[in-house]
Amino acid sequence: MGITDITTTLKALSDPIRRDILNLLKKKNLTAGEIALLFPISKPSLSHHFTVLKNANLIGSERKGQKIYYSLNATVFYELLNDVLETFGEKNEN
Amino acid sequence: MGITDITTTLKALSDPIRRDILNLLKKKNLTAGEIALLFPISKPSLSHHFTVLKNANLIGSERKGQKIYYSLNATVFYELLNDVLETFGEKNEN
DNA sequence: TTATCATTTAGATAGTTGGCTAAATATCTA
DNA sequence: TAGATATTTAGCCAACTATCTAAATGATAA
Repeated sequence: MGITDITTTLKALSDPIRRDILNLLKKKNLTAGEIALLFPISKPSLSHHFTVLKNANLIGSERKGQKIYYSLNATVFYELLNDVLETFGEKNEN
Repeated sequence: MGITDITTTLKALSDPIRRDILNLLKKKNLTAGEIALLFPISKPSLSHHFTVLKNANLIGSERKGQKIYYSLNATVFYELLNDVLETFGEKNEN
């Protein structure tokens, strides 16, 4: 918890489709199927992206009946921003 | 100028060696050779990383005689932070 | 239990990445 | 010009990534 490695996070974020997914989830939790309607790639490919985002702790998932709802985990963003700021911010002396 | 695409920047940042290079450059401009002394990979491999960082506008380079000095381009960090904040920050409504 | 719907897992493949060695380029000095 | 130094480019390869289709899993409904 909270120990999401920055490389994993940045790799997850460095794909436009995954950033788009996160953006959608910012507004509203969505099922895999709802998300799939909005992208021009296959459901299995999207499922792979969900896995990457989950491994980076950027999203969470909860099954409700047949559907799985995905939600944004905003915390990890702020951890990332903190890390990047700490690492590259002006006042940092390591 | 200023139109560094966020995917390129994040991809460049998502490698620990490249982040280490940026960290070193935060303190002091360094030549390719000086940087090479600090990493356990070959000079050509490092040169490849310099290219990635340059393409992402994260570093600049200036030849002085035989040596090439690399320097951090802090601007792109703040552009990135802005972009990420704009995209994922709480108040954003896209 | 059979069918159906939602999603993931498995397996294949094309493209990208990051490493290497060897060769090329650029600069300085003798 | 020749030799030495600094760095990059070229070419190769193994590992990883993103995509696909087909098959498997999980859950609901008839």
